[in-house]
Amino acid sequence: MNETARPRAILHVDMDAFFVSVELLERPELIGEQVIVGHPAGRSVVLSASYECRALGVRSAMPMSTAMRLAPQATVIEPHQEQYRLASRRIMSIFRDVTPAVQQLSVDEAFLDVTGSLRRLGSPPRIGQSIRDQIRSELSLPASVGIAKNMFVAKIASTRAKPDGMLVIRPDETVPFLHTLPVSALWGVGQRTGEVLARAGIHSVRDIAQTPPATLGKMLGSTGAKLYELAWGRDERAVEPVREEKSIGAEETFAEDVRDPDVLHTEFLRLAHRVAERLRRAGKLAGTVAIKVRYEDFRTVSRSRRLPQASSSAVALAESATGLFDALWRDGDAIRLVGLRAEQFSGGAGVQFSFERSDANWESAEAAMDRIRDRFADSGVKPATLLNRPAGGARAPEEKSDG
DNA sequence: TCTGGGGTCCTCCAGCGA
DNA sequence: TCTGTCGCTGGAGGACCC
Repeated sequence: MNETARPRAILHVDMDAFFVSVELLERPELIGEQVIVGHPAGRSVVLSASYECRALGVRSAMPMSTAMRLAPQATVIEPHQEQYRLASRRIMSIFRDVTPAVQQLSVDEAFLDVTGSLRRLGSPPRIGQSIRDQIRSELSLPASVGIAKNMFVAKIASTRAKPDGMLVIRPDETVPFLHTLPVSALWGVGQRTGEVLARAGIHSVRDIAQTPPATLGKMLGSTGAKLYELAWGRDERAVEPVREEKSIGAEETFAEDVRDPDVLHTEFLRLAHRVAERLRRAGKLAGTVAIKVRYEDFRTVSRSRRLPQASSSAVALAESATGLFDALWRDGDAIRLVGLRAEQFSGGAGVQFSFERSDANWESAEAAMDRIRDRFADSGVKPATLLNRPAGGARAPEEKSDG
């Protein structure tokens, strides 16, 4: 069929310094200034930085202390997640007016397959400009757009279009464009893979394209073959509007390292309640619980275990998590972070009480707490074991999601 | 410099049954 | 009956992304 031969038109839309841009709507006097969004104290990192800060070397995920050294004049703004979520919802709805084929990657970016909208809305650049104009007029926010024949190239194009720009890579321009880029531009090449490639003298996408796939495979396993395909601009993945969640987790970095196992048990219970509430809201039961423990030297270990029965009960999750943790614990350990993740989901809707499921009563009680919290946001409802226990994390108290 | 939090995907390895 | 092999599954953990 001709339909399969027609090149796809993929847009990647990425908001520019999204958190900072949203904050500037409330603080217009800071436009053009050095602005960082993040928690100013503790062990926090930069969530978003204005382009004026980026010019000084400040980057997302950089420790706040480093950022403040690079940009001591910067204004630091505490994040307001709810405002970002509201803006994000409006932006995604603008995308869905263009095409139902929208794959949201994060709060501030998405892929759009507009192949089916061309007849109705015009050429891909016209659609891209229209989206940018609409976001600008309705939300006063800047967005960058990359347009290409596939997702991978569209994503690179939007990165190169920043800030507040649009870049179109036509199919016949794809390979020459890619071959000007460093290997780090490829999806899947982070620090480790970059080091492996550099040791072999491979520094650019062109170098990868000129290396036999078998050689790349020896160095990187199956990743090698994928990188080779990407280096020639080949990426046939489809835009997937609905992607099912595969895990739900929560983690907490302590303001100071913790040496008391009782404190850590309490933290696992707190995390279990955060995760279990999200499981119940999603109508899912977890089959496996995984924990993550980061020590003072940043060494990180994870352990996981199947639950006797799939569950969305915080008590069941916490029991399993503390069991895994106790098997790891050695006197004298200093713990920097603990995390808990629920995996291996099965559907939870319509789960009935069962004598075989000993945690079902806990689930019912916890679901009742959910309903009270929904109705009375300030109720302070939480399990007795967490009452009067201060949270141990690095974040500011008002950012805590429980309690 | 000193590294958050929420995820996904992949590889390696061990255990197990055919 | 014993042993080796193969494929499957689950756990551990690394790498990566935003």
